[in-house]
Amino acid sequence: MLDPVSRVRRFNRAVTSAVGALDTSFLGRGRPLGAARVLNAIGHGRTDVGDIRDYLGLDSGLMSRLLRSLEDEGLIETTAHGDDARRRIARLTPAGKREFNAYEAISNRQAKDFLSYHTQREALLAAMDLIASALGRDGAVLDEIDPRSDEARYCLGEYYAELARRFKQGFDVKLSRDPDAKDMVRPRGSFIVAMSDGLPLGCVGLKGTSGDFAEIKRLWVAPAARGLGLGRRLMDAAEKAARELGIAVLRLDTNSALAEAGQLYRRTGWTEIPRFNDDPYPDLFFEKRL
Amino acid sequence: MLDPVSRVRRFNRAVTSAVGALDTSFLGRGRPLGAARVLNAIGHGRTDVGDIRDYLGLDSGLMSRLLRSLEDEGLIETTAHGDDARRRIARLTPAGKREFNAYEAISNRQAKDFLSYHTQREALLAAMDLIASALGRDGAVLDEIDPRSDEARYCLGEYYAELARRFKQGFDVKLSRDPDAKDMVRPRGSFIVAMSDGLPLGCVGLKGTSGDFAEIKRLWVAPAARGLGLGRRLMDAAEKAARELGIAVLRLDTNSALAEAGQLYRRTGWTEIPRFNDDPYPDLFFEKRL
DNA sequence: GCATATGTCTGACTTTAGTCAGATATCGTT
DNA sequence: AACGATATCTGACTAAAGTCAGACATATGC
Repeated sequence: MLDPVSRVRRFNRAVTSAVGALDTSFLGRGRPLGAARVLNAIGHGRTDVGDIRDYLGLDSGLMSRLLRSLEDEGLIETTAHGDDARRRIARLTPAGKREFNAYEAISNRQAKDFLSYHTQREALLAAMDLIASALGRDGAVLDEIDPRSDEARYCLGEYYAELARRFKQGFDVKLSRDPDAKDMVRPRGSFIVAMSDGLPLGCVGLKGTSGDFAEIKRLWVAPAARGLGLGRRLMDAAEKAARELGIAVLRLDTNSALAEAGQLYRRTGWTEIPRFNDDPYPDLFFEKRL
Repeated sequence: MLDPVSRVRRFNRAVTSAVGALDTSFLGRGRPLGAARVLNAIGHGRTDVGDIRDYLGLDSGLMSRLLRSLEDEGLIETTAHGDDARRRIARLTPAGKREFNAYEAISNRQAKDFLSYHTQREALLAAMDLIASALGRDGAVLDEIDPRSDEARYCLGEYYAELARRFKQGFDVKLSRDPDAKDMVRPRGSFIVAMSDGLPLGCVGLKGTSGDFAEIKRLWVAPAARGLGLGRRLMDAAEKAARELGIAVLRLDTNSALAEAGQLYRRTGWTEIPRFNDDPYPDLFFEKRL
């Protein structure tokens, strides 16, 4: 009925008025929006004044005045940066912390109200993840983290769940050669996640082996983030880490049911090789010399 | 990893910055945002000044000044309303129409660019429909229309496609007793669609029969709009139309594969009756006395 | 016909946001 | 110590948005 462009514009209209409502709800605390935004940026951990200015896109004069007004209210304190006394850092006072919490409560309530109206909660959340990832398409940041951390565990859990859905015979981690976490920590290996505003969108593991090669394991991209080139970025980061660790040969195994993955490998310089392990799940094996 | 509230808030952040970008793109035509918004509201068919004021949430003084500035630019003309000379109606001049088209081109380009970045186009559009419908949950307007109109045809097409997906044996319209469009037009019957900002979100038909009852047919709610109570609103509207037409008994047939529909009927005063036709698809039959 | 309500407009005002040119202090480099 | 670069601040300004009281014309109910 509606063409794609009209559907995007219908979405824009709906969202514009919702965002407007969210903004005006912030006015209820008797502070102009600009000051409220700065206070919230500080509350969310941005302490460096220049950083806040860039994030909010403010002129330095305006920023300075907003900081002064928050200081006059007794909500923040500014001090010189330890390393560079030209830069200033801002912190919430106890009163500021209380005020920030009040803004947080408003945001949380609105989010909760929105969810509570709808019965298709999971579908709605998945749709929001998808759109937020698409809008912030350059926003995912790759971080090297411990494979035993919460973020890594979450990614691996999603990865295993997806394998279980896509393999005809299902998937049981215990039957697979689950890489030891220690093999994916420097200096033996590495584990990289893609984070977008707090949500992990993908991961990849570089697993050191006792042989003369390392393995790429657990490449996963969240459904909400597919088609954004994240898989490629993760693989590039893993290769970079491998080079840094002096690894000359990479191998990986995969399953032909994961067609996108196979395509990615072929397009990025991997060549198919014979089976090099006895894991029951993979049926395709690749190698790449760095 | 993230709790539902955090996921909604992540969405809000992503969307807020996107909306900001859309707003600033409107500034390129040398007109403040307020005036641009009024011009666009008029271009989209809102001619009544009071209506525009409510829609944009403007003070009457501010509204008046914005209208004046657009008039001075030669983009709009205002005249008194025919029925009530206190009210004013605003219309685009040819120059205003050109300017409006320029804004439309900006919006269309942005929507197109957004879509072109993403490979999961259909998933993205479905997600946008879902969220737009959820946000504008009170926004769907029920209209009585001709069952042969484009909107009605679209709804019926989606309805048949869904039956084909959900019935084990598939669905072929030709095998079903397809109601003649004439039976769903007053004074014999009625056809009602739920429209939300240009997108049809659901429909229901009231089909007059030669017997002493009328039938409810083609109750459908778009996947994007389920859980919002739209099915109930459509059924209520159909019953209201039936009462207006002096119909005392309603019947309908359905299939047990459509569980939500059966639940709705049972909850709203319908009672199960024996099969009253030989259509091959339905296996459940209901009646309601008005 | 009159009182009251309604829709729009005007004038006078305030607040918020944003801009720009210096002033000031500090840093890194030579 | 002197230099230019950098980070922030201050003052002086403008534009845009929003508020409010009252004016005016027109509609509605009695």
